[in-house]
Amino acid sequence: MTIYDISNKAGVSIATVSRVLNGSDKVRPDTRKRVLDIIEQYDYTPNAFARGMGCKSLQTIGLLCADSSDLFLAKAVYYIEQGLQSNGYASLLCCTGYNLDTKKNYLNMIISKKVDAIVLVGSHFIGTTEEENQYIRDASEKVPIMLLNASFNHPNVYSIYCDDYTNVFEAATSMLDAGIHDILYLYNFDSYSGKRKLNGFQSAMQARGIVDYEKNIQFYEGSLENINEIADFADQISKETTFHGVIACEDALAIGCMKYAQRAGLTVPEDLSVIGYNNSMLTACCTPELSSIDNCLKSQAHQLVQTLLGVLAGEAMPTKSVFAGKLVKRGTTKF
Amino acid sequence: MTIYDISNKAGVSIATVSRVLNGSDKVRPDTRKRVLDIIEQYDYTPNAFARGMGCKSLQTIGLLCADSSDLFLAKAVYYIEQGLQSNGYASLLCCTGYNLDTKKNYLNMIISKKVDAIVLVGSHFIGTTEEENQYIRDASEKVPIMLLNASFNHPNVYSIYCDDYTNVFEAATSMLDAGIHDILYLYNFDSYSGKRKLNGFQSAMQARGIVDYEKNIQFYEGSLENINEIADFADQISKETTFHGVIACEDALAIGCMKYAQRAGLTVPEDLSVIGYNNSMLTACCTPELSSIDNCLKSQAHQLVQTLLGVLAGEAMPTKSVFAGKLVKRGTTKF
DNA sequence: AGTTGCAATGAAAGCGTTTTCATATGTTAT
DNA sequence: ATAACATATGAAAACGCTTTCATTGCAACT
Repeated sequence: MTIYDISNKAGVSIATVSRVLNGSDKVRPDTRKRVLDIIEQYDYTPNAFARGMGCKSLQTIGLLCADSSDLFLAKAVYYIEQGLQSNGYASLLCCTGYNLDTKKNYLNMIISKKVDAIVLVGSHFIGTTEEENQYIRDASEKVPIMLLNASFNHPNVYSIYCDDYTNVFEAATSMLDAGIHDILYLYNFDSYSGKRKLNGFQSAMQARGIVDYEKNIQFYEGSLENINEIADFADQISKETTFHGVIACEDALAIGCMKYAQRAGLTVPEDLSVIGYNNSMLTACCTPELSSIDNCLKSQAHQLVQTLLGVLAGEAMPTKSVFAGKLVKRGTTKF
Repeated sequence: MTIYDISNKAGVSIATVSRVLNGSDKVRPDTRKRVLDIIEQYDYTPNAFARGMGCKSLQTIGLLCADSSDLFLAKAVYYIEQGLQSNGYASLLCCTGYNLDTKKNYLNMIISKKVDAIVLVGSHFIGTTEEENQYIRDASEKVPIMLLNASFNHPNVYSIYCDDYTNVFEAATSMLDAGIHDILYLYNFDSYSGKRKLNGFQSAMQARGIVDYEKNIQFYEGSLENINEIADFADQISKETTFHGVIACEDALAIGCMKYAQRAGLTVPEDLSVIGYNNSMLTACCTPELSSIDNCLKSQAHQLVQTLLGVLAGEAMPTKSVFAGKLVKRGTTKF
């Protein structure tokens, strides 16, 4: 069933059918109705590829996300998709995984689909891998690039992110102020924001003249899904070093540490203060509730959509939108 | 940059370029190299739409998911996408939301993109809304439909699901056996599997001759993100009825009930037994750890991919694959 | 009645591929 | 050297739309 079939049955030309399909102004109401009836009757849907060939814009945004099963990324994708949808843009969501080649392939594929822009959600390696940087630069030649939770200096690239550095810096400083000097810093990814967070921690420690903090910076490479495994990991660390505070760059890591504390008979926050990151729903799942740094994902997503719409409308938009996060204090901290 | 440009620069015809692109057997090695070099040099990517017009199959599967930010659905999508990808199929993921019209539009759109099959993940209303049933039937005329976690009788529709009815029936029976007769059943969605779960609960109660259980079946309509709100809800219920057991059709709901218990000074599982559903990572986030019904999502996803590959290969495949779930007993139950 | 102008419609080109079929080229057998 | 054949390549049609430009039909003017 093609546009020709419809035009035959309706006794009009394909141009008219096309006009009806695209809601063109200039079609007589009775003609329009006749065509629509046939379309309805035969349950005709225009071929998206053929359509794609003719149109300049398909009102589609490419959404690249490393892993949609990640709590944080999934929410980000959700917010962005909703925002775009309510502004008439469809999203083409691709989950790239963390492999660079896969990512590059998806990027090319998505560009070849004539998307009006590309949104990178959790593009973890930006700023850390020259290879990835190059992909971004190449892609930005063809289409505007929006980065969520990362920053990159390049024409046609717009960054929306949270000041992770300051967030962690302040959280660590608060902990230090509370007299807790042996802080375990737990992270799980060498991403752009991951680096910023880590730097925040290091700066805070240095600012207080603490020198031997490096041994307390630990990398967890397992899955965030398995809280007990994280607890095991924390347990192992505790055998080599002591800590009375934890700052984790993901809520799940923080909760894993709480689980370790519980197993070890430690009380939170009396014996161990814990701060997570992302302020996700997990904060409410544990007891006491987890203090966590809120990076205002929702606002970021909203800003991203607004910026994107502006860019597409040809307006000059800020190339960087930086949000200040904040520590949401709950039961796992006593300061 | 089109295939013509490449063919010119390489001094060959577009047919040859096309053959190179598609890894055809019959191209002389030196010609192939020459073309590939030009392609590399100009960073050419074939236009996906044009390609779509020529090909019969694009090795693409449409993946429809109501809400990718839902923990359960996100994982389902992830597993399926990985499975398909490793078998050479790309996924076109669309998040439809829970609105029927949006869903129908996406369905049509996705079909017009010549997908080889459609996978519906969390198609909540199947079997509950005649309108949705009709979409499925219509779509199945054009392309095979795979359902995850739902069942539907129709040619060209393949269902993979878990026996939710029995799962809940047995969980409730265990609880009754343990002497807990006042069980609160908490659910949040009138989906296919939601109905089956509910039926399981009702049957279990009836089987034991308990008559006044209907008042203990409660519908929570808020977001699963907000544990404290769920706790408030449970608190409110507790003022109108008493319960010493909870069976929830989502882990988050169960954890909300635990939070309520904690607030009310009740001990879990001594004063209140709690069973969740999905056996998600949330089960490890609370104390004690949550007993939960595992609906073996991963196996379901795997089976779905295998069935799909079979169907696409023209083999006869089972139209229904039913998995038996199981109650994973942890700290919130003492039986 | 003749002219003008506009609204509705149609004819046809173009979009960038894939694919079929014909042709040129090279290789082997006679 | 020639015939026969396989192999590599090219020309052109096809895919199903959108869009431009030309044309038709009709109403409102003069």
